[in-house]
This record gives sequence, structure tokens and C-alpha cells, in this order.
Amino acid sequence: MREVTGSVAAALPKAAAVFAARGLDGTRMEDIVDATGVPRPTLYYYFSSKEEILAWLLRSLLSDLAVDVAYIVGRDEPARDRLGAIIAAYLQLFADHRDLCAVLLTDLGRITRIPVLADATWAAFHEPVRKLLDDGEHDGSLCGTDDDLTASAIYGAVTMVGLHHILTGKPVDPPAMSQRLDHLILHGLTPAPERTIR
Amino acid sequence: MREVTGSVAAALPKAAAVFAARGLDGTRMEDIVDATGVPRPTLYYYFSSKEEILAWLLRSLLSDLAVDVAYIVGRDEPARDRLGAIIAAYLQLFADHRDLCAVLLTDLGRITRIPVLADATWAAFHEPVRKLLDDGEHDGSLCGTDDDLTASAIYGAVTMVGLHHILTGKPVDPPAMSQRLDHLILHGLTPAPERTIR
DNA sequence: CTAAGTCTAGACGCGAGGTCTAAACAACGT
DNA sequence: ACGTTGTTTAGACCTCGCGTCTAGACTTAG
Repeated sequence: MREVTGSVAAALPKAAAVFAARGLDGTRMEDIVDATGVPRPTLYYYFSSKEEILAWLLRSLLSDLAVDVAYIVGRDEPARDRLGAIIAAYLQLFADHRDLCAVLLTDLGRITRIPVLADATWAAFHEPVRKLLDDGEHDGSLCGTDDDLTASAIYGAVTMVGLHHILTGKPVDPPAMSQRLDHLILHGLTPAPERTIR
Repeated sequence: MREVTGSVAAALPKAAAVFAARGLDGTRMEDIVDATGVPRPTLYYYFSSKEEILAWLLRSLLSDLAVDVAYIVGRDEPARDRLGAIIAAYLQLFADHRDLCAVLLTDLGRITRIPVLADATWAAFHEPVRKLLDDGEHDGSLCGTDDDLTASAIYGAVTMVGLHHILTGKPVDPPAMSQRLDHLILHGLTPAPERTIR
């Protein structure tokens, strides 16, 4: 794969909507040509396959996320606050890149068969969360027993909430949604004592 | 699509492993022939497409789940207990049908473009959970503000935990996992002392 | 024994991915 | 101005796999 720059790199994001609408296998090369205006031979000059085009789009998305997440993880705050910040950052990604997030998640199986993306998706969210849960046990701001399971649960919860909003066409409002998710993850669904007493 | 019975119906589940390994679009008709022993023309005698074969497999899976879930939802128990039972039932499905669950979730995008399956996946889990959350507010066993978001979060959490176990080859232990998830969903991650004070 | 329905073999058309050739075009140093 | 190198494009081509079709074999019922 050659380095992609200039007009081609600028035009490729237009293909995201097509991938989101039809999925990787459902998207024809001609669809990408139509969406981007880049002729077919030019696409094959830069990429060796359709799959590689999508991988290029998703890699940039995931590396951006990884940078944000790494910064948050490194901050000097209680783990529970950093956890909330990561959730907000992840939801922000959904808000900013609806199409690419939709492809990433709805074509998850297809994508996790591309090794570089399988690692990237995992490293961008699951691993940092697992580390934060571990930190939280030590600084006392979180409690937990099975970090791996808990990290998966949090990852799944945030992901599905974002995906649901995207697939149903609802706008993604990161502050409001992350506040609710944060509360759910920290306090659960047990009614507050005050409320039951009343 | 003709009604599928007898030896063909008995052999088809063998195709689940192939679908799980390669995905819907990555599975060739010949792979299904090899896995099941059913000749190609016979498959096209019963089904009009490859997609229909997978749909047939998944429909039976989802209808079984829907039956279990409907029974649990109708029980005369506090909503929080019924919620726990549904989570356990869902994880049991993962344990009993690893391959089909893997296809269902990793090829989610491909599958939600098949209308009958899109509805079935939603109806089998998300809707019942949402109803239970609503019940829980009325019987006082659960608290919540945004049932739709919460239902998505729970659905995502349970799904990702199960999927993670399946994809990493770990055994799915429904009682242990649902107990942990249940605790997480009810009490969250806030350490115990702080919770009792507040 | 016929008739209807079930099952199977093998050949075919076709669409889409990806390769190849060759030509047009741009940028560059000499 | 001129070759050189790399970029971009058109169009023909090959291959693979889906789904169709014809036709025949086998099974069961009337």
C-alpha cells in the first residue's frame, strides 16, 4: 500500500457513508468510485483491495481515539473520573464520525479478521478501561473483582448505546449520554435509600 | 423457501461453525456443502440464497430465546429478579450455541439488513429488558431515568461479555458470569463504604 | 403403474473483485 | 528542450462464486 496523500486522501472519507449504508462486502468498487470521484485504477494504485481502503479509513479513526484515550489515562485524577472522561471521549467519537463508527461495529466480524484492526479496536478502548479499573481498586475510587469481565461490560454498554443512537438516527449527545452511563456504571440500578424510604 | 425437515434440517447446524469462522459473505456455498454433506442443488431446492440458510439457523435460535425470555418476563417476581434471570438465560444461549451467537453478533450489520432478523434480535432482548426496567420503576425494585438508553447499555454489556468469551475461546459459565454482571448492573462500581454513606 | 413430489448432477450466465497493458500527464534535474 | 521518474487514467481481461436451469434419478402415494 502506497502512502495516501493529497486529493485522494481528501476524497476517501466520502466513501464512509457508502460503507456504512451497505457494509464492506455489500459495497462495490464502483460505489466507492462514484462516491469519491477517484477512478478505479487509481484506487488500485494506492490500495491492493477494497478491504484495505476501509482499513485505511478505520485506522486513522482508531489512532485518533487512541491518542485521546492515552492522554486521559495518563492524567493525575482518581480512576473513576478518568473512566468517565474515557466514556465521554468514546461517545464523542460516535458523534463526530457516525458513519465510520457504524461500519466499525456492524461489520465487526469482518473487521476483526483484519489483524491490524482487531488489535487497534481492542487497544483503543478495552485495554485502557481494564487498566483504569485496576488503578481504581488501588486508589480506592472504584471497586471490582473481575476487571476483564467488567471492562468488556463497560465497553459493550457504551458501544451499544452509541450504536443504537446511530442506527436509529437519533443525535448523539456525548455530555448527556456519558453522564447517564457514568451514573449507571458507578451506582447501578438499585434505588437510592432516600427514595425507598420516602 | 420450502419447509425444511428431516436429514437436511438435521445436517444444517453443522454449517454454523463455518459461518462463525468465515462470516456470511466469506462462506462459500461449497463450504456449506462440505460441512453438511447436503449437495448444492438440494440447498437451492430448499433455500433461495445463502443468506436464507443463515437466516433459517438464526431464526430458530432467536425464537427459542424469545420463548424463554417471554416466560421469565411474565413471572410474578420483582423486576430486578426477572432482569437477572433474563441475563442468565441470554448467557446460557451463548454457552449452548457459541457458533451461532458469534455469527449473529460479529455479522450484526449484515444481519440487521435482513428485516426479519433485525426485528427478531431486537424483540428477543432489548424490548423485554426495557419493559422490565419500566416494571422495576413501578414496583420499586429498580430505579432509572432513561429506559431506552439503560436497556441498550445492559444489552451491550451482556452481549460483549459473552462475545468476548466466545472469541477468546474461554468457556462461558452462565451462573458465575450472570451473577457478576447482575451485581455490576444493580450496584455499579462505587466502593461499598461510600455507597452506604451516600 | 402412473403421477406427483423430492433429490441430485452438471452446465450455464453473470456480476464483481482484482490484474494487466499501455498511454497520458506532471515534475524534475540536466 | 529532453529524457527520467513517478502519478493517474482507460479499457480489456481473468477468475471466482452465486444463483439458475435442464434433465434425469429416486421415493412415495393413489
